[in-house]
Amino acid sequence: MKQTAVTPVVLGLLATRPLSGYDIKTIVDRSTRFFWAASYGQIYPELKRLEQEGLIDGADASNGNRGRRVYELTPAGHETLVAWLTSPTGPAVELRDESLLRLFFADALPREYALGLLESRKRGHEEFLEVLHAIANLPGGKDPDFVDLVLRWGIDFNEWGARWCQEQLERLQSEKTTS
Amino acid sequence: MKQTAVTPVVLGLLATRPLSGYDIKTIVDRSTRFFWAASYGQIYPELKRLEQEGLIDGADASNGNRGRRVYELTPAGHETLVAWLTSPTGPAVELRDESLLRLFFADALPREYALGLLESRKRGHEEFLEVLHAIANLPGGKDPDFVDLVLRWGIDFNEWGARWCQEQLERLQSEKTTS
DNA sequence: GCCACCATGTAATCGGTTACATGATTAA
DNA sequence: TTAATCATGTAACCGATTACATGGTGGC
Repeated sequence: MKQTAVTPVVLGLLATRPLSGYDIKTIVDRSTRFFWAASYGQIYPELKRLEQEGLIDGADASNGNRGRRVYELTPAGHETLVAWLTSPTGPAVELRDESLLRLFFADALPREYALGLLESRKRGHEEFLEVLHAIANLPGGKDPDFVDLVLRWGIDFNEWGARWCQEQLERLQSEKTTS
Repeated sequence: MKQTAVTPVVLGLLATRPLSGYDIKTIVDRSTRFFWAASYGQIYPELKRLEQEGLIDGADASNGNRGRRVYELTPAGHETLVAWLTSPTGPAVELRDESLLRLFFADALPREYALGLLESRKRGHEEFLEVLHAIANLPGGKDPDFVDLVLRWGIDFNEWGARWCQEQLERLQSEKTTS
């Protein structure tokens, strides 16, 4: 069976309740987007493909003249999801971190500016933290345990990241004055 | 001036010493690849482009019949690098984390398996840690401060990540027994 | 003589994002 | 009536990876 990047997202989201393509996009933009994005250009073709393969089942849910098609997971789809969830995993974390790349080359800069890069990385973490806190404080029922876990991860990671930057900033500054 | 994903890598690496395309690929695979990869298909065309723009300067360094061309940074190239380093930065960290995506959907699994995902994430961090420690213990002179800083980040991040998984594992297990 | 490594380069492919087209419904 | 949101869909574009082609050099 063919797997693209959105396959698990679609199957995973449909595991809890039936959704339309639009719904999926909306939910992704409010949740997984931070570590796994998805665009309409992937979602709609994928829904058709998965339906053809019998992993999801579409039903018309039009509202008057506005078309709407909601999909739900078939037993085969649920199996595929579980198989993916428990399949051997590749490298855990894959990141593409421009701020880290800048730091990596920061020796080319006067010390002051280089330390400035560390400071702005710290700020980046803090800003991200605000966004995540806003999401965490959103009204609505309590999230399932593991959805909540991932949000926690985001918050904890950014708190750790900001702290780390601060510590390194202090270390690099004290080293300079000591030498 | 046109910027691609490898532009800063090429300029940044050439800032310290002249290198060939092959050298750049080798260094990237041993360093930035963890957060910023680059392939030959990007590097060689980019070297030509940057030379045409006058940001780098190529010189023949053939060894007998084996061709080899090394590039060095021009003053204009150095300026461009510094400009990039100090330009306003977008979102700090961008990650694509499959293991996090699995966790996000782990509520679809029996508790035991879901916790297994957390454990394997922990293992992923530990394995990554070993790789990074091996790199840190490589012979060779001390790295420049900020190159060292980024390596430290990798180590600290994975240590934090493994610890976090362990803590959450304990929390989720105790919650289960308490309820 | 063979294998590992040095070294350059490109064509084909693939996957994803962007941008657009289209139109209905609802609340201000 | 107008703006925001709901809703589906695709074509064009872009950028990166993969895979291949080609060949020299050095050590065993």
